Amino acid sequence: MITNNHSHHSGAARNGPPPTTVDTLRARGLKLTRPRRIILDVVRTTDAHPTAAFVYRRVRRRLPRVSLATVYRNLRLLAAEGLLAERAAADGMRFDGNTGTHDHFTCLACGRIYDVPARPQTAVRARMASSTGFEILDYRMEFYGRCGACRRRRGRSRLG
Amino acid sequence: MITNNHSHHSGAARNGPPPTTVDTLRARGLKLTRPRRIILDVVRTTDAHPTAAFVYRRVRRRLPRVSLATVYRNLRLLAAEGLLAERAAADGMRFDGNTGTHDHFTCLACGRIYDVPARPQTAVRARMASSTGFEILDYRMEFYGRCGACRRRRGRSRLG
DNA sequence: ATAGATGCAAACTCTTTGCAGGTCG
DNA sequence: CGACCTGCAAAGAGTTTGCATCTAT
Repeated sequence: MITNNHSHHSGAARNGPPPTTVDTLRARGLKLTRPRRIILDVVRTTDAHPTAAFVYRRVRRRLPRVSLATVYRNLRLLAAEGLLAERAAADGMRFDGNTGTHDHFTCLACGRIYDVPARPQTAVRARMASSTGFEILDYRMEFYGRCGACRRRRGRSRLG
Repeated sequence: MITNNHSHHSGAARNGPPPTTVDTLRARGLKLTRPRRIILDVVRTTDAHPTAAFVYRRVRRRLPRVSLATVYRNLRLLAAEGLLAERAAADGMRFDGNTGTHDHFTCLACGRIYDVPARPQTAVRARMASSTGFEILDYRMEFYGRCGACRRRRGRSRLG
């Protein structure tokens, strides 16, 4: 479900493998340090759009001396390099190892954000662009409601 | 573009006007004080999904002694009463006087969020619900890109 | 060797809260 | 009058930054 390479429509990959994570970083003079690699790995192997605090806790299991500042710095850097996506939520920024196009479902009871497969909406996009004068670079659907787990233990949700 | 009444599908409005803002508040033992009325008015007459700080500045023009705490308290309270909508953004919470269903366009260069008319996607919604087991309470499309103004003064945007 | 990265602690921004006094109905 | 609300100041939560030290290449 999670890809290891992010070619970013590089010109031609006729020969040899597509650029790896290391290549992407090296090309900009950035190093793939131990903390950085583990942080990226944690985000990519977590499904629930983790917060920085969550990533910190998980990384510390493998690298006990890591600092929260390093986690923040790397999450921001990796997002800037396009290796992961970031997104604002009520309780802070959340990160996503899935950089492909996809929609979201946010559970209003537990706050979890789920990925759902995206449906291309080319027509919608074109109509939007021409009627507003906006340059549309990306789009997605956002669903809000209650996930299966929260529906079962109904009663103690934030919802009326 | 902005409605003054928010009836919230009340049973029957056969006779007499639909509940006003004052009614909605009174029904819960809440008062419509001067700060509260002005805060609501500012959000409703602003198009750009203002932050709390923006609302504070605007309210202070009409009520110089108002405190930021009062602005925050009221924004939260009014959102809880359904009189306005709130939404997380990278620079903090943003508020919206338009509580009806509508889509959003976020300008990645200036951070402004624009409302765009919503398109009902009943089929999409039903399919989502049945294939995931999620209870869908609301949904919208989120577009990202550059607004007209930012396209013109190109170069100093946050975008590559 | 050296540009870049890390850990630590302090600083910053946004938001919430305790409390004494003021206000709406 | 009494419940609700306000201003002020202090506290909280999440995130960023300065700096000396360390490390990947």
